[in-house]
Amino acid sequence: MIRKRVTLADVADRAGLSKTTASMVLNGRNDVRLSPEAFRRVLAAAEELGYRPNVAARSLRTSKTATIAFVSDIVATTRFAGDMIRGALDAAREHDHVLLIAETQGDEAIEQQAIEAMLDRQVDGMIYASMATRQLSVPTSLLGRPIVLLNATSADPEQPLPSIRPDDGAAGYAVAMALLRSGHREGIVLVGRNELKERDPRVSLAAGARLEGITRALAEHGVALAGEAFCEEWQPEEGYAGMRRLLSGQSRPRAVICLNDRLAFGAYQALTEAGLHVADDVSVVSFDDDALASWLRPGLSTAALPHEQMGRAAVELLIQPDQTTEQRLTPMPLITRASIAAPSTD
Amino acid sequence: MIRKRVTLADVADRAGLSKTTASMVLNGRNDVRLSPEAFRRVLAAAEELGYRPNVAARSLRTSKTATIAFVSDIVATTRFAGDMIRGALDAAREHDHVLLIAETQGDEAIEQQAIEAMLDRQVDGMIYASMATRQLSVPTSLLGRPIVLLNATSADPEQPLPSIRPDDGAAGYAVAMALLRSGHREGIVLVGRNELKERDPRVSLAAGARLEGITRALAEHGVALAGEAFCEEWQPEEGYAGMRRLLSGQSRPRAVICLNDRLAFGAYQALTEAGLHVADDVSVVSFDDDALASWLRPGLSTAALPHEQMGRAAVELLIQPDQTTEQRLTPMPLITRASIAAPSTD
DNA sequence: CTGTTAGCGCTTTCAA
DNA sequence: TTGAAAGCGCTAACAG
Repeated sequence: MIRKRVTLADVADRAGLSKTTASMVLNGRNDVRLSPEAFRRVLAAAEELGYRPNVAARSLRTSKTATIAFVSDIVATTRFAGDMIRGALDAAREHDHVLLIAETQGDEAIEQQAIEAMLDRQVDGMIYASMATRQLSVPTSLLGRPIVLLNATSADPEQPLPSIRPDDGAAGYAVAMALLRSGHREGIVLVGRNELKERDPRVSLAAGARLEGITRALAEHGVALAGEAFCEEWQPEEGYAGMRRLLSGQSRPRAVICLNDRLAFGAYQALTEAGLHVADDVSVVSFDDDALASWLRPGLSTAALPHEQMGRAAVELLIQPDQTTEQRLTPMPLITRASIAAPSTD
Repeated sequence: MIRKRVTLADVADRAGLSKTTASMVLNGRNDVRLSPEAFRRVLAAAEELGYRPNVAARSLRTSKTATIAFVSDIVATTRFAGDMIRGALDAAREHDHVLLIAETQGDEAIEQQAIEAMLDRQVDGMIYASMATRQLSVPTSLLGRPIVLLNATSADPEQPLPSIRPDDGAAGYAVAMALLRSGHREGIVLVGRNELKERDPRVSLAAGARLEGITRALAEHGVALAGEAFCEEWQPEEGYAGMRRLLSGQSRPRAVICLNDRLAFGAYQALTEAGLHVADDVSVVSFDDDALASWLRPGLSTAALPHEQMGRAAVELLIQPDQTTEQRLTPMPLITRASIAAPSTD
């Protein structure tokens, strides 16, 4: 049977003091001076009874719930969502907060319902997360409240909102540099061009930034791409098809930059099928650090999406006392595995 | 600026009625009869003012929060966790509930902290989820409260708790039958034997059940396994190594059952490297329906973990009025792709 | 059919 | 240094 919950009044009784005193001791208020004796007695009583404050009751007075809403468009599809949530969860725990989660599935009605459910529960603030790095408009019902955009930025220039996203531009540069440093100059091809993703910030902020970083690095070294494959979706099948197209050209590619790991997975399949060995014959480098990257043979070098850190940062930005409109770019570390080698001399 | 929240008192004022009446109308109480006029006026007032009840205040009276705790050991690592959460989220939304999430990382101190944080917030019940299907002991602080075990069962026979897990036994049978039905009799090998997983229910309930289903199907058809590979972890690398060992035997395997998709991924790599074609030369079948399964070429036939359904069922079991101790097994549908073919006649 | 009143558990004036 | 009392927003007895 569940014993009735111990209340502050119980603790006060046991300590032979008033609720006021008990409350002050337990909240460690240092603006009033309590006698050491009172302090001791309250603490002892709370300990013995196993007192835990009722957050609902407290929040009724303070309108603070130590609860944060995490609203995202899609949680399931990828492992990345989990990483963001995990980071947020860790940070929340460290600050004695708790996460209320909702998923909108990109449906406005569901989103509205979810937001209301969260607001009804008096959350202290909201993390609004997107699975694809992109610009978005936050529902007006959220404006004026503490909010942090995660893996997204605000589409409204009038209304800058604090945001956290990966530094895809720097990652693009680093990825291209990794090939250049290994001596690649000729036969560098790109898999995953996609004008829609590159041009429409509401679809993706990653594609354009990655491409920009890559082209900047190549340009600085006077190197031109030897080929490009368009991919409508960044999925393995498209990477496979794209790579096959590039392999059917007159001169064989020597290095492949894939715009994400799933494309790279497809590219590996096409290369293997063509009898080519990754690294020995063709270097491959990519973005995301999907779990896949470490499973491929040889392991795929890739710029890692720092999703866990981003989730953590979102909570920290939200909790901190002074509001900012910081637009934070989180670095994407290049994970070096065996897929890059110096160009073969055949 | 955030306008002050509209309260029930505001609505009552506007409607020219008492809080009681307003409350009754808004909660659709049919035990008392309200005048249609009062009904109309309250509803109109609430609508105009955009009234939303304060859940904290309500729960102080009713000790119901319409909030469910979802506590799991690990959320991030796999996509599956996301699927369970998504299912739970969907069901919760449909029932106007909301999910409070915590992750224990298998650490008892963190777990205790998480549980307290949830109880402090007066959650109506708890879903206690495990990433690996296994037996576990729930912390005593949770006993006597509404709880559903997700992807797990209670290790304590004295204390049966409602639980939901996949029907791995039936899946094992179905997977083996898929090969048998395609005409395979000779050269069927198994990748992923693991005594620890098979024997210790606190490590895994899946391994033993899958194996049992497989051997039952084979025995019924008088077929014996032609080989087995032990794998300490069910990861691609181990699948690769295990498959290589089996390929080095005197007679070539004709069909491979992998105990999960990651092992199958490794097995594909080993087969390809050996110059064998999946399906044409060697059939492969597996368990989980990881995203990988559809990305492989040819697509991998596999018994799908119904994680989304399980998450959904957990919420429904928890919310329903009458407590049960149902031990629910959720079917694992066999997803048929191109990795199975009739044995080659070479 | 509707209103008055009390009280859920807590924090916070204000007074002693 | 401590306590009494009010009140956060809501629901539920109990009257009327």
